[in-house]
Parts: sequence; C-alpha cells; structure tokens
Amino acid sequence: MKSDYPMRMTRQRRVILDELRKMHTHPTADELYQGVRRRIPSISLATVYRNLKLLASTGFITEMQTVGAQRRYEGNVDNHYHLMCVACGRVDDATVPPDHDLQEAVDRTTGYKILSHRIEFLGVCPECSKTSANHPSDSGI
Amino acid sequence: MKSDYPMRMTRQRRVILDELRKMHTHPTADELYQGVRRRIPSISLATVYRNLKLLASTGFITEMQTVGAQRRYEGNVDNHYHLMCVACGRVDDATVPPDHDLQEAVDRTTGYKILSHRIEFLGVCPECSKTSANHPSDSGI
DNA sequence: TTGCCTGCAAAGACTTTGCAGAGTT
DNA sequence: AACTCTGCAAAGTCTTTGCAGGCAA
Repeated sequence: MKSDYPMRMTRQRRVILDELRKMHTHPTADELYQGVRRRIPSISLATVYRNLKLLASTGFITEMQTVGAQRRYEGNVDNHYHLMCVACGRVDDATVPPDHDLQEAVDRTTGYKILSHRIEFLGVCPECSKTSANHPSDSGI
Repeated sequence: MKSDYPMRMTRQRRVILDELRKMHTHPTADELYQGVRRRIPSISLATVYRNLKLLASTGFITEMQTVGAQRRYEGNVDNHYHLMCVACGRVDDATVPPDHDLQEAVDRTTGYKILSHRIEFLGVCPECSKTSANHPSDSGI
C-alpha cells in the first residue's frame, strides 16, 4: 500500500492537504471535498479519495477507521485519542496523553506483538449537553 | 433505531444468535452468513443483516465498528477491549480489564459527558509472528 | 519529454429496503 | 387471526478503478 514513486505536489494535492490541516473536524472524504471545491470547483470526488489514500499511506495525514462505515481523515498525525459525540457525530481530539504502559502490559500478556493502539471515548459533547436532548439515539458500543 | 414491537424468536434469528455466540472470531455479516447457511441453506444475507442489526439494537450482541469499512459482530456483550492483527485481520478479545479511571479522567477534563470508551490494540498475532512475515502491510493509525 | 495525475463515468463492496408470501404468537 | 419476519431483488451509500488527456518535474 506504500508507493515507491515520487509524489508530485499537484494543486489538487496541495489544496486537499491544506484544507484538511485547517479543518479540525476530522472530516469525511465528502466533507473535505465540499471544502476543497470552493477553491477548485472542477475537482472530482475521486481525486479527493485518491489523494487521501496516498497522503495517508505516506504519513502526511491520518486515516481514522471508526464509527459507522464512513471513514474520517485528519491532518494531525501525532498519536492521540478521540472523543466522539453520540448525539451529533462530531469528533474531537482527546487531551490525555497516550498510555504506553497500557500498551506494554497488553503486549506482555497477550501473545500479540502490539504496535499501537487507539482509544475512542463516546459521549455527549458540550454543545449537545446544552441543547436539551439528552437522548443519544444510536451509537456503536 | 430501537424497536417497540415484540421480537419473535424465529428459527433464523435463533440460529444467527447461536452461531455468533459459538464463533469467537468477531465475524463480519458475510462470514456469519456462511456459517448460518450450513444450518439453514435457504437463508438470505439480507435476513442476516436485518437480524444482526435488530439483535444489536436490543443488546443481545455487539456491533463493532472498526478496521476498514466492514462491520464485525460479537456475541460477547461485556465491556472489553480488542486486539487486531494488522497482518491477517483477525480480532481477539483483550484480557486487560476496562479502565474506568481513564474514562473518568477524560470526563472531568474535556467537557464531554463520557458514556463509554473502546480500545483497539493493533499488532501482530501469535500465528503471524511465527509465520515469517514481519511485514505488516497496511493498518489504520 | 516522461509518466504520474486528473476528471469522468462505470464498477465494486457492503448494507439497506420494498414487496408479497410465510410463520410465530 | 394479527402482525412480524423472510427471501428475493433492487436500490443505496461509500469507495475504487479504467481510460484518455493534462501537467509537474
């Protein structure tokens, strides 16, 4: 999945990367596409998908694989955890630092050679807590 | 997404639930379908999907939403973490207990009202560690 | 100039849904 | 008998891919 050929910095690529880094909303491919289109109206969704995949495989961005079927992307490649609102679906970065001890403990006790781990905290975001509805409808576990 | 009408225990439903509980492999809908078909050859994949969704919404099973776009299901509804092999894709349950303190810490410091959390440890399973290839090709984060 | 990149459209993978008949309670 | 459930097929959603021309290096 990693490529050997040199990656050209086309306008589409640059704008996609730039927009993603500006957004802190962990957008889906389509959400990012909407943003990029404001700067390059003729860009196609396929190009966005292709570039997200390439940028992720080369480590420029991170491809999240969580909640629901739709993938989300983020420009922040540092290791960190995520907060997800079960009411509105938004995703934020968690502020707690990565727990290396936990990872090591699992590595020692499971037979798996653990390379990394990810944590998602599911809850209700500040906005949604305010807004009446304390009735989170559907979440994953 | 939760239904109000009574859930009938049809043969299809019973077998789907039974097979899922017997499998400890966290199967996808299609994998489970293959297993169920051995007992009910005429069952349709749509029925499997419908029942998995219903069973998950009523708390009989757990719908995992992780790795790649394809959903996985499990009969174990207790709160626990997962181990995923980046080489072969298999998923196991982790043995470490849920960390309530971590969850509370995030709850106190983020503004989110945290309801639950999930952790996935990514690594190489015992099988794949043995089998030459220490070249995990693609993973998430 | 080379050959990676792009837009377009079509194909793919996975999941959901409409319908009419079947089965559970 | 009442009403949910099923199988089938079609539709839907998200993502990938083939192709011919375009553009970065």
